[in-house]
Amino acid sequence: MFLDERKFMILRAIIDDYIMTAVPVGSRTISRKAGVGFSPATIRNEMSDLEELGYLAQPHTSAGRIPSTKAYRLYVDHLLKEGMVNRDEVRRMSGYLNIRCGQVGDVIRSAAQALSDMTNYTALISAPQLESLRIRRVQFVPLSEHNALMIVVTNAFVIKDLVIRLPDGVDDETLSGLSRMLTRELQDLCISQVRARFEELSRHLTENRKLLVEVLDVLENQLAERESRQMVVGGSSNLLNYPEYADVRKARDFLSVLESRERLFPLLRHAGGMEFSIRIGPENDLPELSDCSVITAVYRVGDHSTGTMGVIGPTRMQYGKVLSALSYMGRAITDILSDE
Amino acid sequence: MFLDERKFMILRAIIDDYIMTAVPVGSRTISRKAGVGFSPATIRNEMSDLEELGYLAQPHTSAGRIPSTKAYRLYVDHLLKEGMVNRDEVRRMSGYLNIRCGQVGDVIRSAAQALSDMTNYTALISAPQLESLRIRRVQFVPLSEHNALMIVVTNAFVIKDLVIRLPDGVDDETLSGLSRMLTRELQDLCISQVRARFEELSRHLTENRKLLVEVLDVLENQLAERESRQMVVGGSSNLLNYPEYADVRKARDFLSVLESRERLFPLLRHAGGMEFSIRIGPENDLPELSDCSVITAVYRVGDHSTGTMGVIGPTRMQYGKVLSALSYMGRAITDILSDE
DNA sequence: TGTTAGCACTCTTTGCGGTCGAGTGCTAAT
DNA sequence: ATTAGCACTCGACCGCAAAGAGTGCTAACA
Repeated sequence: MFLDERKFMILRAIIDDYIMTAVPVGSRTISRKAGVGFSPATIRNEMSDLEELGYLAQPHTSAGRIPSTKAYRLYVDHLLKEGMVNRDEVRRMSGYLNIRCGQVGDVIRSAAQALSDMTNYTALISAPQLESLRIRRVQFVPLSEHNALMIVVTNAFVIKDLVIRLPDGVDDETLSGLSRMLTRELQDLCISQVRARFEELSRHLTENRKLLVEVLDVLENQLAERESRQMVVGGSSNLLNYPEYADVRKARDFLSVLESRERLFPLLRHAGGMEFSIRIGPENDLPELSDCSVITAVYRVGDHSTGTMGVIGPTRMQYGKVLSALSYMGRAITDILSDE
Repeated sequence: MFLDERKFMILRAIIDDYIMTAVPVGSRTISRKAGVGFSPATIRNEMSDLEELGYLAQPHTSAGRIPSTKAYRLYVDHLLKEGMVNRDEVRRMSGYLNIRCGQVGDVIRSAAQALSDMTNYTALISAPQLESLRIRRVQFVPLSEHNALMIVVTNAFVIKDLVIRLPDGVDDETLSGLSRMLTRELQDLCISQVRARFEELSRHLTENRKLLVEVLDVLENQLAERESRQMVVGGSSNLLNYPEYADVRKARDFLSVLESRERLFPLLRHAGGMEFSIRIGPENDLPELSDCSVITAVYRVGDHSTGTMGVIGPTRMQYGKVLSALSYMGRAITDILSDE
């Protein structure tokens, strides 16, 4: 026994129906559908086969069938293969987009809001990873005797400011000299290239060694690690509209994941190479999300791919719609952040 | 009939019990309590009086009584009068505090987290209102031909950066000249005093008028209005632990309030003068919060009171504990933000 | 006069049995 | 290969009775 065309057609009809209703699907429901010319009995036989093949499950005898993880996997793989962007959907979505220009934080915040409004699921967007951005300018602004603000301007409108501690006896003049020097020397480098450049520089320079070490440390650790973990969530409460979360305990567990960056961050680790990554149910490592699906996609700023967007919904999520939304939003973010 | 000492004692016992259990309180429960030397029948008579006075309500005949809004009002007013800070509680709370120094955003984010962990309710903290801070330094950092970053350093470790548009033909030299000039002229002024100073300045200056107008606009509108509305939420999912939110629809309504800054912001408008402001149930204007209480307090940075913290919980909230937490956290934030 | 024991009453909660309906699996007919 | 027919299963729903918690009232008591 294997999955012939008719079985696949029936499976697909069941999945479509279950996605819309969240209610176990019976043979009569499928039989009534336009384009299906078989009686409930025939469908029943096929459904029985599909269950044996592991694509369907029955909550109890005498209930309809619900799709298994394996079924969703088949479904989305098929979806991805045949391309899924629906022009009409995309047009409708553009109405939600109301991103105001400004700092990166504002942009991704409104993007996440829009993405969650478009899909009615929960959206996640990480700030651009700085590793792939190029430094355009470095500037210090003195704050007090012992602190200064270091501003790093990159291409793609991304600005980071960090507080650094100053060694004794560094005056304003020194700082502005350093600003000029670092801007000149680091221009057009990525964060990852900075260390090498520093090593080289430090052969020629002897003064302000201590400060430079501090600067390097802040650049490498704070910038690359801490700040790039910036992440925003939109539409946290959207999932509570679905019957899957009628139980408050499940809702609470889900929401507490959203509150913890540590647990959320791995979700946005995007499977390299592909345009989209779809993880269904237990394919997510978090037990709280074992009946959620997470779809991620990357967005580009300039010429590198840098940030990740994700949508979290129930496993019976409207995959096609979400893929359209992500694809649209990826272009939108790129446009806004690359535009100066 | 009026509220004599014994009635008050009984009312208090009922409120204390209801706060802990969320279950309507019966006469026997109170009678059994240590320190109460009366039989259930006597308590019943008093409870009947208290109901007539509007302090208690009965969900249905033959259920216990639950406190009314009026009762909580009496309870907290009494609490506030007799001072409520509990040393032990405060000591226990300091364990939750793990605020890392850094930008204001980071500080208030971890403070909100800590506040929600301490209380098990939802915490809200607004960033310091800039109106009352004093400018220490203004600096421009060129971004591109048409944009620059304006950095405003204030006392109290608060830094704001904003993107401004440059008129044609403004070069780097002009910008650094302006940085020096503005730093000199605006030093030690509040945002609210800036306009007057600008009027005065503009009599002497003729060049760069256009840029200065832009700067003034950004300072007044963006800084004072937009940025001061920055606000963080901690422990959004905490309230789902309470039986009040066993119904998912209520939970969803509550959470959707937390997602909308527009609706949330008025909650942090603190009643002037008092150390704490407590709004019980319908005293909040939001219908979604009609069975929540909101306690707010201000924190200071430097010498002015500048930001507001708030805790949202069910009306049967542990008022004393929350007051202790807010009082502790106010001092903690002040210490961290004022410390340089 | 304030307090309390006793008792009838009310109302919710819980458990149980019965009915209904949706859906299945199997068999036999087409 | 398909389908009509039928017995069977199981959850959802309903009504009912018993249990339990709590009240209000009355009468007795210190």
